[in-house]
Amino acid sequence: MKSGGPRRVTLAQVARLAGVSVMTASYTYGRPDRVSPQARARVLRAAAELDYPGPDPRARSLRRGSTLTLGVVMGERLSYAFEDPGAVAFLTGVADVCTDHGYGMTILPITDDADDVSRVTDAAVDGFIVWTTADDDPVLTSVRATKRPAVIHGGPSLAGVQLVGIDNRSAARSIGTLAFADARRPAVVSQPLTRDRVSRIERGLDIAQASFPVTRDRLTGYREAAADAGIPWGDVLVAVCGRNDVGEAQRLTTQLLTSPDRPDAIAAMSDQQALGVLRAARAAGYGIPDDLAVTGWDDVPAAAEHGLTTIAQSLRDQGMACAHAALGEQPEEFSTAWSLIRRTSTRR
Amino acid sequence: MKSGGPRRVTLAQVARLAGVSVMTASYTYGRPDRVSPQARARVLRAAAELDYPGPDPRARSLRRGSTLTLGVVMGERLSYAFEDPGAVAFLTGVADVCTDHGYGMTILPITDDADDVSRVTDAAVDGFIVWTTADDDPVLTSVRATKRPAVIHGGPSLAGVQLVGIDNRSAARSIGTLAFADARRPAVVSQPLTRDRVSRIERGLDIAQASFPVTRDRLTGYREAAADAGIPWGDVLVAVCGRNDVGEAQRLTTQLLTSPDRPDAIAAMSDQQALGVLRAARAAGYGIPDDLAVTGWDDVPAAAEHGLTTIAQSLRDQGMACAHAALGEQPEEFSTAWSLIRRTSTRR
DNA sequence: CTGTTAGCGCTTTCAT
DNA sequence: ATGAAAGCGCTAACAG
Repeated sequence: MKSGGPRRVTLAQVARLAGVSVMTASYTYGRPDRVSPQARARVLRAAAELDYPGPDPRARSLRRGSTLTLGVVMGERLSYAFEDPGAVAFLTGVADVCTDHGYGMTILPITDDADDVSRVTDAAVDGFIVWTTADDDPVLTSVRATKRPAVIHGGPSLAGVQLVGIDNRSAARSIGTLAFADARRPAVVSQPLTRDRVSRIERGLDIAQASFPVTRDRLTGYREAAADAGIPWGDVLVAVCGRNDVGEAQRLTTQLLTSPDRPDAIAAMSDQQALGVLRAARAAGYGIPDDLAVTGWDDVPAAAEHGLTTIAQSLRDQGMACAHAALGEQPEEFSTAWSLIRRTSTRR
Repeated sequence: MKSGGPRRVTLAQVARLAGVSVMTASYTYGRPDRVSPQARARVLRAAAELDYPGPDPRARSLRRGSTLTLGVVMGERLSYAFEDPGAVAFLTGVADVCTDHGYGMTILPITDDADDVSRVTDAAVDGFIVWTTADDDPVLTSVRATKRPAVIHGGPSLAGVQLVGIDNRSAARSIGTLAFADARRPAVVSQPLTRDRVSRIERGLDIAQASFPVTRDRLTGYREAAADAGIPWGDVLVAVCGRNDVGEAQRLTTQLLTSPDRPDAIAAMSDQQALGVLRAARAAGYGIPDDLAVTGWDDVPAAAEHGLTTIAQSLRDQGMACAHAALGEQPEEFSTAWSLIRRTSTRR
């Protein structure tokens, strides 16, 4: 970005032409009430004559000590984030609060390369909101190093940084119990375990290797639910998806359903994934829930349409809570609520 | 946003503690190659000791004259924008280019109240990208007043501001011809006409009253297509939706289909709307395309699934083109291409 | 209501 | 390789 063409017109020049002090000119823009109508008019006329573009926001933010902008750190390629209805709901919540406070919202895309650190450090924002990421994400360090207010959504939790999210383990155990009720061969369709996002199918997965805390907690909850149903974790098939979308889940589910010991219950980690599971099941001629019980997560509108048993949490509210926190407002005990929505895709 | 706690640590303090000049400290961060390893080490040690958060991006951007951020102006409540797959595709394109150039992307939500102007003026961004809006949107004036590079997507076209988009009139005429083929009572499901976004159903709509140029151009194209088919515009029912989504289109279509002279062909303005039309038609027991021909716009993935005849345009590419332009790169003759995708929802 | 002074924290010269 | 000076453009703080 080059500084376009002729030299920038400054407030000082406007003031000179208007025959007033710089402060009067400044007040004309920043605190119009502090200026007489005549002075104001002269300043505005001079500004028009000079084609003054208004006070430079960079200078302003330096002087004021605030940028009036919040930064949202999104891992993964942004394309994915926007395709994820959960992420979109979250962003909507953030945006609404920003709008109400006269703040802008800067999206900081993280690409897993070296300049992620500088991308965060250099961002002219007053505070950060970090969308769920992995324990070992270097961005977390950068964010904390800025000393600016920060909130993490989902996880990981980091000393000195506020965390907004639900108790994923409890919620997973709770919905897992429904998913695995009367099942012999339960399976899980999981979100990515690690930042490399490789997809694979595995039995008796080592949960500790998952570096996304949200995923880890949900797996743990599912394991507990399986145990409650008398099924050892070693017997549970886990299909790990590299992306959180319909297609990937459908693909892996198709594989699951054609394997010798095809599952009769699948707990997914998002409604998107669950929809993929349902598609695969339908294509394979499975009856829901008799042949296959399915559960989702998030309760997006499509979940109701498909009778999907799921966990309801308001990502939008969580986005709002994050924004409030990043704005330095003490949230009056923000409760991160979730609830179990029982529909027709499970046996109970 | 308050300046948190104790006084901010500055580069000068770091330099003093390290026993070097401010410039050496500055170089350590900005141009490490210009500094000896020893000096660098001492600066870094001092910085660590002082818990220096790194150079202040606000001061940096003032001095450098660039913020390394692009602003995207989105009309409507952001919630709507994110729910619109077209807008999301567009944003993805913008984001990808920003990322590649080490730029951030600031979303500037416009709410139609008085501070929209200041929201734009105050935005610390190097350039603006304006998502389709109405002729009379005051934001356009603000954007141009900043003198910073700007691009408008869709419309309106504004002297001195680059425009990226397709020829909506030609495209509409082209797909309208398919939609209205062999039809007796063609109708249009339209996007909003004006910024107040009222929805209504009207026959022989006065196209000139539409202040969204994109909508206006498409209506004009549909009128031409109707005329080509020998149907006067005065006979064409137009259902104007307040929002560009499935539900609204479904609701209005249901009304259309229960009216005495229910249409036998509907040209919509987005695939979202067309999906709503299809739902309403299905609910009313209409056969597609025999009882009702339907066309969409955008060619989102769902369009293919539903056999929807539609206009394909890459909103993502258009987002990329806008970003390039806003970054001041001369786009080597960006061609805004569209094509007609003929599927099974039309009679021809 | 208006003006003066004093920087915000950094980096671009241009020396050395 | 390092440093001194000079501001980027604006506004808080305090007079008048």
